[in-house]
This record gives sequence, structure tokens and C-alpha cells, in this order.
Amino acid sequence: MNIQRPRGTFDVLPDEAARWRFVERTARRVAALYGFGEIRTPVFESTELFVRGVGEATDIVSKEMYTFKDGSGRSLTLRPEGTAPVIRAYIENSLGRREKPARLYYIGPVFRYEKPQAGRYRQHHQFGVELIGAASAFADAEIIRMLMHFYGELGIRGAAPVLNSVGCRRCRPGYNAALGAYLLGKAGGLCADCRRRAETNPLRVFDCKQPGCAAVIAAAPRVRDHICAPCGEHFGELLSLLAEAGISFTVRPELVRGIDYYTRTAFEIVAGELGAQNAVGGGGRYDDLVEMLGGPPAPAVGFGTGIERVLMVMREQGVAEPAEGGVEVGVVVWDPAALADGRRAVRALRDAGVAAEMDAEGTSLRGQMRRLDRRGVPFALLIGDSERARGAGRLKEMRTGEEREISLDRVVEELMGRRGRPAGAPGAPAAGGAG
RNA sequence: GUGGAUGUAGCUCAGCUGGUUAGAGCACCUGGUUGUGGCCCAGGUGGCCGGGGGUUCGAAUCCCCUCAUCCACCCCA
Repeated sequence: MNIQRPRGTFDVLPDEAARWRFVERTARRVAALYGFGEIRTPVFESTELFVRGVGEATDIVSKEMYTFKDGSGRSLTLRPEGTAPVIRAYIENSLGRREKPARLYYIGPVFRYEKPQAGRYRQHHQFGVELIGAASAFADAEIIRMLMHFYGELGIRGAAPVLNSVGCRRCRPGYNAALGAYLLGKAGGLCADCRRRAETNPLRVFDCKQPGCAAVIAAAPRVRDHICAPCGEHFGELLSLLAEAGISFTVRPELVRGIDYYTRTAFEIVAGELGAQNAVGGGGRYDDLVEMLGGPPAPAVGFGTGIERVLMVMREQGVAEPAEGGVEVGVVVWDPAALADGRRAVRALRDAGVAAEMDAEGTSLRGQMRRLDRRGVPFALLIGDSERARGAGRLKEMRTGEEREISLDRVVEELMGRRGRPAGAPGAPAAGGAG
């Protein structure tokens, strides 16, 4: 039996990698547009960081982490989400002292031990941003707008934010108590999971889709009616800022996210046709996290979006990435005596920055031409006996079939003059926007 | 973690209730054109039928186990 990739992981092959590069390139461009700088943190961290940051009672921490001990017995964990590590780095490097609100973004893998399904993997990749040290509703609005902007740049249609306010450290305990009490009073109508949740983490019942629970939940007290006046104002302001920015959203009072650190704003972006995995991104405000992790108190907001989910939506919507340049010239040699001239030509082209290749495997002339054609290589440089005797080759433009003899030591010059002419040729920087 | 479906060539799939050397299309290679691609034609390479065990004279086909993928739940990105 051959060794297989671990369950819930995948290889990105060259064709598909072009789509990944497009998404990543777009993420970086949008991040720059909003003034965010990249941060790269380790893929593993002290286990304690996630236990304290994400919350011990969450699914992520209680059953989905890849935790292991290193050689000296330290407990380490492959990061299951991106925010806690960034905040750790923010505190450790005193980033709060460098720029007032810190604007950080990251792109990288996160790991969760989940049952794999389409759009759900054990290693997936996120583009995330964190705006640390900003308390205003404008900060929330900007984060959401930035995420929507990202989807727009990718050519994704129909993505829409769903949002809610989950209150803050002052008003949430009161709400939790009220909700818990209500649920315990209706325990008979709840599923086993929800009865347990009523005591451990009442907010989670809002995730339940059991019909029996739905009725109970529909009549349950809602966060919105229990949040304090400042939280209410903050949320109201956010909604009007989104409206001002022309973003259409929906408010869903049941929205609760699976990470404990959220305060006030919590949101998800759903994009239709993904089946059960329809959230392409999400995020919210976490005003207490920096302090919880030992840093100076700093309110913050951020989002995370899944690259795999984004790619799924793009595929379903038929959004293509712009073409990237491939090989520009194929040097074609079929007589072994010409191989040295071919090698020289390929070397000269590459040294001049022109992507070139040559088949030295003895493939027939016809076979080589056929391959260049199928791969869409725009030029062929054929070096045969008669030309070689004159120190020349035949440069052929595949698209038109036009072909003429040129001196081998003028090949680079000739190519430089003609590159960029055929569609999709490299050197012509891809304009933004997808087809 | 619970329930269900599927796994045959690089890709998409056919192979009925078990019966001789396991097929097609696409892709790939060679030739039809001593030195030229796209169309067409001919030929070819490539599978221990996901893996293991069992039933049988005989298993891709039936049974069990296992691994993987997919769907719903759950959770989320």
C-alpha cells in the first residue's frame, strides 16, 4: 500500500495553484488598499494560547485541536484559527506602541480535527485581518466592507453579510443567565444536546436545527433585547454605516459564532450554492481578547475567510482567474547534431528573462510541434540542418503560422521585440478583474 | 461524533442477476507528412477493478473488515 495524504488534506497541483495565486494576490492587494501589513506567525503555538483565547468550552478547543508534545514535553498545538496567534504576536512585539490601531493581515493554513466533507478539511487556509486598537463602529464597518471588497475583486457575486450583536462583558452575563433559565424551564422540548448547552453555553442552542428545539428557540429571549445601551448604539451605528457604504446585509438575532472571544459585532458572509458549507467568511469584534492574553487592553475587530470556500464559490459561479504567462518559446530540435545549438538558445533566452524550453528526449518534430500547440506556447524556434549551417533557426509564430529565418544570436533581440503581442503572453501585466 | 452513498486506466465513466486475455471517450505516445502544430485516419502505452480477508471450480461482480471521498446532521472557513 502506498503512502497516502492524511485524511482531510489535499495537494494543490500546478493548474489549480494558478487559482490559488490569483486569490492570494487579490487578498494582498486588497489588504494593501486598506493599509494592512502582513504578519507571519508560526503554524504551531503553545496550547495554552488557544485554550485561553478561543475558549475551553468551544468545539474547536475541546475536540478539534492537533495537540502534541515536543521533545522537551511542552504542549504545542497546530493553530486552529488565526486570530489568537496574531494577538499573541501583537502583544509579544509591542505592536500597540508602533502604530495606533495596528492593521495586520495573514494568509496561511489552519488545522482542525473535523470530519472531512466538501469544503471542510483538516487543513484549510485562511486570509484574515485584524484591526487592533479601534473601538468605533466605523472600524467594524471597514472590516466588513474590506471583506466584501475582496469578494468583489474576485468576481464573486451574491455574497452578503449576516450580522448580530452578542453584547459585551457587561451585558452578556445577564443575558446568558436569562437565556439559561428560560431554556431550563422548557427543557422537556429540547434535544439532549441543547439541554446540555442550556447549562454550559446557552448561546449555542441557536445553532440547533432540530424542529423541536426550533420552536423553543423562536420564543427565547434574544441578545438584542438584552444588550446594554452602549452595545445597542454601537450596533445601530454599524448598520447605518454599512447602509451608507451601499452594503446590503441582514440581521440575524440567532447568529452566534463558535469562538468565545467575540463581543458586540459578530458576522458571517454566506454565498449561496455551497450546501451546508455556505459560510465563506466570518468575523467580529473581540474587545477583551488582547487583555485576556496578557496585553494592554485594546478593542479589536477582524475577519477570516476560507480560501477553499472562496475557490468553491468561484468554481460554481464560473469565475475564472486571469491567465498567467507560461513558456514563451519552445526551442525545437530533432537532429541530435543540433542539440548544442538548442541548449545555447534556451540558455540565452532564459538569461534574458524569456521563458523557454526544449525537448531533448528525442520526441519527433511533429510531436514537439503538437505539444507546443496544445500548451499554447506562442513561439517556436526550429533549428534544423540547413539553418544551422548558416548559424540560424526559424522563428515561428504559432498563432499565425508565420515563420522566418533569423540568426541564432539575434533570437533574444527578436523575441523581446515581439513578446506581448499574442493574447495571454507574459510581460503584459494582467489587469485586475476576472473574466 | 451520528446516519447514508460511492470507490474500475492520468480524467469522466460502462461492465446486467459471479464465467474465458477488463472496455469506451478524453488525455498521452508513434505513424500517415526524410524538416513543422491545430482537423482527420491508423496503431500503441497505460488497470493486481481503493486495500485486506472470506465464499466459490471460478470474484470487478457476493459477504465481512478496513481506508478514502461525497451527502445530511454537527460544526464552521
